[in-house]
Amino acid sequence: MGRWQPDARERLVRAALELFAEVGFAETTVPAITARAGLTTRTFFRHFADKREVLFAGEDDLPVVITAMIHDAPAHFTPWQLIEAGLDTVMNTRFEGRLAELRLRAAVVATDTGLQERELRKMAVLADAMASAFEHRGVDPLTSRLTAEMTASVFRVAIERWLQQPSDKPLRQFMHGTLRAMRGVVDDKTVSPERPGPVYPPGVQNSEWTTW
Amino acid sequence: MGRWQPDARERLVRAALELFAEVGFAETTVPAITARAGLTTRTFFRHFADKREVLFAGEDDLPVVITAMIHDAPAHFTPWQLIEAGLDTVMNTRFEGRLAELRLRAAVVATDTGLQERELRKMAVLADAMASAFEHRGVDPLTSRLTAEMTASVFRVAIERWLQQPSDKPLRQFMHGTLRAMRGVVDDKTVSPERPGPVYPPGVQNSEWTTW
DNA sequence: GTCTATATCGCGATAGAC
DNA sequence: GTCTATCGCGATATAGAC
Repeated sequence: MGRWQPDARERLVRAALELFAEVGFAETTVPAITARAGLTTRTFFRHFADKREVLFAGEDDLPVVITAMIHDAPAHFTPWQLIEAGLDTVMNTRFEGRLAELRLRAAVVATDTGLQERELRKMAVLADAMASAFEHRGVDPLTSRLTAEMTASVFRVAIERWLQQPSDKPLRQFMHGTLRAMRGVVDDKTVSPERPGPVYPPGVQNSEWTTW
Repeated sequence: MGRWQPDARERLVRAALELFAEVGFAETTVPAITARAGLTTRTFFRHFADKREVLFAGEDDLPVVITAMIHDAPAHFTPWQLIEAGLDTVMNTRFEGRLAELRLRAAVVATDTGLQERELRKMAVLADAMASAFEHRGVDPLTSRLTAEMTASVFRVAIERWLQQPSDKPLRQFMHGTLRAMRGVVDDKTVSPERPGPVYPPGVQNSEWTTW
């Protein structure tokens, strides 16, 4: 035991979350957070690069974890097969069961564009990690990148729908539905059964129907 | 002519871009920008919400333009057909020919995470607009959202590759290649010709090969 | 820990356009 | 006159330097 409580970081996180919920993110000042945690302003910035980071303190290991997963997957998997197979595991081990907590967090993030931007960067970092991991498997750069981007999209959309649902169905269901729908988008017979014409109507590129 | 030069905003943009190029984005202070433009600091913030916005002043109409395009497309188009047909037009009218300018801008954005985050939000806003536009056409919300996200990904990746190429091939080629590759990801016979097993190996969901 | 720069914003005054 | 853009001053908070 030292002169200081050893759990400064946790106290800061807790104090910050409380204040964000009570008065809002923008209205919460860093001095207010540290006051509640019994620390100085300087200490806050020693633990977090900026005010937003308190909300992004955990989960920062997802890129590493997913990189390892991609690395360890059987060599014969195509990137997309790998994603379809692996997403479940990530969901189950990292998100399932945290519905209430994550709903609260999402509500805070929704109130501030700065937080939304940070959230977007988090996903972008994750996508970058996945793309690199695919490349290390010998997948060509373009396919690597696109698979990573699409995975990030599925991830984001599925979690969003999971959090927004009125009930509390498991994340797994949203993930599967989202994956299926994404396949459908490109197939696009799944989407529009009454599809009438050719896949790429000739002449349409010449902006016959565009507005500018 | 009034007491003030009427082109305050343009002068601010020009001064800011010059300084970003000369000393870097982070090192450029708002007072320095306004000094060069012959205005006060306060005036800067009346025109731009924050220092980053100077780099995002144009192109803010893309969401509106693309929304109109989706709205006006022939009713029988599926979302994905619509995207494949429409992307060309957007590229040709808004990006083609601006290679040097956009390369410079990308170089600045690459130096600062704040700018990168802003760029991500720009794409997110665009994706939101596209998703809404699809819904207005009667497309179900999930398909709308996923098509929008995938389009944003194609957009982002194609432009990135266009800017990074050593030569100056037209954006169109990168766009087509990227679209084709994205179809290939989900098909995934395009990606891995030597694909050996079933699309979804049984039992694999039980994390036999994952690392956590 | 302390000190400080600088981003950001609120408020009131002002100058000219219509 | 009313409206709009700018100015000038000042306050606060974030964030970084020392």
